[in-house]
Amino acid sequence: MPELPEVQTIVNDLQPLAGATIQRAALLRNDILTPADCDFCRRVRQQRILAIFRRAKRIVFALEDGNYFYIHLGMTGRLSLCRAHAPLHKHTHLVFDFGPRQLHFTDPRRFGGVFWLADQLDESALGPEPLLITPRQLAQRLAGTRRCIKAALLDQKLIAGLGNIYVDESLHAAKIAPHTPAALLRPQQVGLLCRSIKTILRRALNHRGSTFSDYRGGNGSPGEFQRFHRVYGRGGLPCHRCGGLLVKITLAGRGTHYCPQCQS
DNA sequence: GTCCATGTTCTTTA
DNA sequence: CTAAAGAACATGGA
Repeated sequence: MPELPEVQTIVNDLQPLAGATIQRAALLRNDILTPADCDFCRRVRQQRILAIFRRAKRIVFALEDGNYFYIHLGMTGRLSLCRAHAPLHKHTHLVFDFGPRQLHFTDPRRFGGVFWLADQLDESALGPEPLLITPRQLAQRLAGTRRCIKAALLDQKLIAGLGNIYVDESLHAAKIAPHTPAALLRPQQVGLLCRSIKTILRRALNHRGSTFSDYRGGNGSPGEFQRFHRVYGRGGLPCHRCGGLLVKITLAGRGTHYCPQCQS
C-alpha cells in the first residue's frame, strides 16, 4: 500500500506533532509490536517527540531521551491525527494521547507494526533512498544481481522506498521491460531509469501519493496520483505513449503492468 | 466459494 | 555457503 510518496505525505501531515509530548500510549493488541517485550507504552510515556521523519517506508519517531521507534504501514496501515477521544476504528491497535489530540495506528491486515529501535537507527536492511541515489550507485547495485529489474527494484536492500506501483510506473517511463535482467541494462538505460524514478516520485509527492484502496494521508485525505498512473491498474487498456495494449502479468510474485510494444 | 490486493520475512530450492 | 524463488502472514472487497 503505502510506498515512498504516501509515507512521506503522512510524515508531512504529522509535523504538527513534532515537539509535542506523548502523555500516554495505549497498545490495544501486542502482536503488532517488535520486540514484543520492549515495554513500549512505559518507555514513550511523557516523552517529547523531537522529530518525525521518513526513512524508506518507515515513519521514524525520535524521542527526547535519545531513543527511536518506527511505524511501518505494511499494506493497509494508517496513521490518523484526530481529536481526543475520537471513536476507535475496529482495527485500531495503538493510540497516542497528546492532550487535545490523538494519533491512531490502524491496520486491518496487520502486515505493518511498531518497531522499537532503542538508541540506534538500524540501517542494515535498507538500501539508498531513491530520491538521492546516483546513476553510478544504481548501476553498481544492479550489476551485482542476476534477478530481473522488476524484482531488483522491489528489493529494499538494493534501493529502499519503491513498491509495486512506482516500480511499474518507473519502468514504463524509462521504456524498460520488467523481465529484463537487471545486470544487462546499459549505462544509458540505468541513467534514464534513475531519472524516471525521481521524476515519478516527485510528481506523486505533489499529488499526495496514490490511493488505490486503503491509503489515506495523516489528515485522512486520499492521494490523487492514481489518476496519473500510466500502467499500474491499466492492463488491457491502450498505452498513452504508443497506443499498444498494456498487459498485466505476474513477475517476482507481484502483479506487473507494462507495455510490450514500447518497453523493451 | 474464488481470486486479488500499494509489503515483508521466513522457508525452500537451486 | 549464497542467491533467488515461493509460501506465509490476516483481512476485506470484487
